[in-house]
Amino acid sequence: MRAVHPLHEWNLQPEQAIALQKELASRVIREDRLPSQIQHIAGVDLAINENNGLARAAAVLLSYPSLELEEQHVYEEPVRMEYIPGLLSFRELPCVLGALNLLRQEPDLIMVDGQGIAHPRRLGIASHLGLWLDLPTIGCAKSVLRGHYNEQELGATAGSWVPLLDHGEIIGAAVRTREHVKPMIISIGHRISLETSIRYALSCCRGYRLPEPTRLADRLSKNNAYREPASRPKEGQDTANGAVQDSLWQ
DNA sequence: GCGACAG
DNA sequence: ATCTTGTCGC
Repeated sequence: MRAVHPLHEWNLQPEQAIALQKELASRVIREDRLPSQIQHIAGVDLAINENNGLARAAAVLLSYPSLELEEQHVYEEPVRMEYIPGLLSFRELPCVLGALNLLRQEPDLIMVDGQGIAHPRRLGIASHLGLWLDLPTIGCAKSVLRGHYNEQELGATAGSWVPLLDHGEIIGAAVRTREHVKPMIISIGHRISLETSIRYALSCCRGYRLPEPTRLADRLSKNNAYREPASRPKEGQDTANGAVQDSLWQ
C-alpha cells in the first residue's frame, strides 16, 4: 500500500495518549466520503502470543460485493504496551499498520475489530486508523465499550438494529448480523456515515456473526500463531492420515 | 466511593 | 486478548 506520513509518535504515556485522542477526534469525518463504487474491502485484526510476547496482525483484502479473498498478510512485532481500556489503538495500531502495508491493492474501505467513535473520547481504533491512512473505516466490535442500547427493541432477526446511545447522543448501533446471536456494535470509523456503516457491515455478513473481512482477519491472525503441540498424534496411535498431520507440525 | 471497562 | 467442556437452541 502507498506510504503515509506519520501523524504522531506511538510510544506515549497514557496521559499523553488521552490528550492526543481528544485532539484527533475533532478531525474524524462522520459523513460519507468514500467511493460510490466500493470494489475492495480490507479487514484487520490482531492476536497476541503469550509464549513469545509477539503481536500478530492480519490484513485481508476482499472483493466487493462478491467477498472473494484476494490478499492475506500477517505482520509480527513485540507487544508494545499493556491493554488499557480506551487506549487500545496505541497497543495494536502500529502492528496493524505493518500488516496493511503489505497489501498490493489499496482498499476502498477498511473494517476494524473494535470501536470507531463509540468511545469515551470518540476515537476508537477504527477512527484512529482511518485518520492515519485517510481512508474510510468502520468499527465492528463484539461488545460495548461506551454507551447503551435497548435490548428489548432490538429484533431477533438478522438485519435489525437499534442505536447505541451515550447520554442521548447516537454514537453507533447494535446490529444483529445473525439471528438470535449477540449483536455486533457498529460505529463510524472515518469518512462514512452510521447508516452506510451498518449497510456495509450487513452486506459483508455470510452466515456468521462477524462480517467476512473481520472474521477472516481474525482467523488469520490466530491460525499461524504458535501452539503447544499438546495433542500431537504419536506414532502408532494416530489416525489414518497421521503422516499428513505430522507434516503440518514441522 | 463504586461500577464499567473494545481487545 | 486468552483459557476452556459442555451445552442450549435454531
